[in-house]
Amino acid sequence: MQKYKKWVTMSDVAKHAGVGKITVSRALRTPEKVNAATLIKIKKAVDDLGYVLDETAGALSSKRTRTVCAVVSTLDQSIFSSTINGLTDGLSKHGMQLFLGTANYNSKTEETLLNTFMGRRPDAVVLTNSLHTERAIQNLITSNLPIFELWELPDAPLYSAVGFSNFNAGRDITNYLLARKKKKISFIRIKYQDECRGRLRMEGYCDAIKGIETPRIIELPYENGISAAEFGMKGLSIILERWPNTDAIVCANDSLALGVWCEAMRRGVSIPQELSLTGFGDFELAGASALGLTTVHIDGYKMGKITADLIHNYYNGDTDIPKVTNINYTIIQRNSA
Amino acid sequence: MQKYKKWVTMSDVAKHAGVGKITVSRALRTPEKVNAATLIKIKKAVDDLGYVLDETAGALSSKRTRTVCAVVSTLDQSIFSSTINGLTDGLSKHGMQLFLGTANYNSKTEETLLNTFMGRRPDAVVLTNSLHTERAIQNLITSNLPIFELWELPDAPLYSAVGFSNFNAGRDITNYLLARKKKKISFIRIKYQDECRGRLRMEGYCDAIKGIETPRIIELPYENGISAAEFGMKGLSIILERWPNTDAIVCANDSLALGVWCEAMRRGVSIPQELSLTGFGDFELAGASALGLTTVHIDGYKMGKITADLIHNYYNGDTDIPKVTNINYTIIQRNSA
DNA sequence: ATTTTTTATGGTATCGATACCATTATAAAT
DNA sequence: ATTTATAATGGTATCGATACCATAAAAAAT
Repeated sequence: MQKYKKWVTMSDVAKHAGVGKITVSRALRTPEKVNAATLIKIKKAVDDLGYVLDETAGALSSKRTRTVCAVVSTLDQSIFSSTINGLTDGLSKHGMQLFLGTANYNSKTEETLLNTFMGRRPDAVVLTNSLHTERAIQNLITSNLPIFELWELPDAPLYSAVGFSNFNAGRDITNYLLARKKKKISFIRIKYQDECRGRLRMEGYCDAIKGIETPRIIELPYENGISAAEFGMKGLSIILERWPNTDAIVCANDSLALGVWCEAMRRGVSIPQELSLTGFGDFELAGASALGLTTVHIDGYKMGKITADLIHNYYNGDTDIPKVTNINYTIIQRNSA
Repeated sequence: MQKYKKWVTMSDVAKHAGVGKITVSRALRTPEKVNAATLIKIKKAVDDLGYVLDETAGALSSKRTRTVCAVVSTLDQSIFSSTINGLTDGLSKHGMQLFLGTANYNSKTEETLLNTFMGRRPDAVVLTNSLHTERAIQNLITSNLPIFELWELPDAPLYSAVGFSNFNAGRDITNYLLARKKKKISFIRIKYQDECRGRLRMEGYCDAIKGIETPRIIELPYENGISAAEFGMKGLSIILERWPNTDAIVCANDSLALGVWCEAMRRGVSIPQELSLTGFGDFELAGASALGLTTVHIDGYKMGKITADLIHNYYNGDTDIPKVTNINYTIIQRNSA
């Protein structure tokens, strides 16, 4: 079967323009090294023939695929969407493209995904999962590729990390509530299989509240098919039953907080009068006027963009890529707390 | 600069296993054509050396990149996330990977994105945007690639469409309300630049209501940085002001409906007693108990999966790929209507 | 005027796999 | 016993670009 199209090649363009094909290659990759008049001839030939450079062939000879493989934890909640947008925008500015896969907070899935991705010979790997299997780590290290871990600042990054301290964020948002005279503060999170960032936020919460009150923590084990908001609703019910005098709730993410908010509405619990509520992430809904969720803003787009630029720098001779880039976070005060 | 790793090649594996390298190739691609004993030797050599097949080189000789380029309209709302999940899952089952880009409901962006994607020589193209520029269409056609358009059933698909009728869905959900004795039914949608599916749902609404009531339509022009839910809140305010006797609202998507719901809660308008509400898409939050949004369920995962399978079939000699695959939709009755 | 440097271009080998054809050994058919 | 079919394997050319080296012409330096 010969289903493929017979693409125009660089030689075709070279012939049509009356130059050598290596000059065409230069005209497209490094136009500044080609005479202006020649450039125009070649540009015309490219247009005439509708030529599109074959990155596939270029990759083989240059050993640079201009490709990045990203494994994100999930796409379902829009947590990582802005990160991906930042990445693709940043990469495409440098002529690179993104292979995307999702690991669903499962480090074993991440491992197999990374394995198949290695067959694509990416120039870099981006991970949003926090935990990796021993084998995956081993393979990543021996690959000798620049690995970028996002959404945290690990003590020992595999290569480079772009993120923020989830611990500090959890601590600070709790302190925010303490400063507003809240005392009976609960914390809700979902326990995913191989996820540790919610736990870090929780530890931050514990650290803030330490010596003031005993922690009131609800950890709900993840179940497939149940939305984060649903967990939030369930969480509030449990909290109100177990600790009726709760005056504030710290949620490990905004979707949870939304669920808490909905359930509170349904029960006629007024926010923030009777109950203060904070989220995490500042997802698109958080700012909506009727909701007005006080939350921790994370600039996902920036994280992606910075990572893309670091990758570009790495391949442009920058020898000291920072091991850690802290993009920080901001507490956004709205109506809910 | 020689930053790249010296990867193990197929020849290395062949030498180590004491066979020809073409046998190694076969062992990995079509193991059924290789003797069982030889297979074991090769598998061992692969493990010993940690070999990962270089798809980049394979692509060049076979003229099959095992790559699909997808341009989705947006990642921000999670509308397309399950579609992408279905796609990546389905593709990886067949050893293919996905290049992802977002067009933000802008057909010009889609065009440039497609142009750079063509340099990757994908085996297929997947689009969720409904409108394309004239040039993009021309380029897609001359590329001779199988093009898959998702989330609608166009009259004349470029190659193949996998989706459902937005018109019918809009009509049916309106009829659902009419059957429940609702008469004063409003419709809300966001007007994106190059989007027509919300409009199709609206036309379905008009068709259903035709001859019964005059349509009450709110079309809010999209503004950057404002969430769909925010538009929903605004929408409800406008509706209640303009048509105070409204007894039901059809939203062009669930995020809008969530906004309407929040705003109704804030105003003390009870749902469904005073106001019936329907959404579209059945996003993860819709089923949450406190919300319980009656909506139109779209099986995005299935859409992606089917598309992946069609692509696989296409390259396995299936000569009649359906021009149109209707995955249909289901109205999910919950509390809101 | 001569040497050196810079600019612009081209030729050939090569990246690492698969396609295509050829070959051998073995099993099945006559 | 001979022919034919099948299974298993290998050799060589090739995909379409870039790397590396070489060359010629023009500009700058001596």
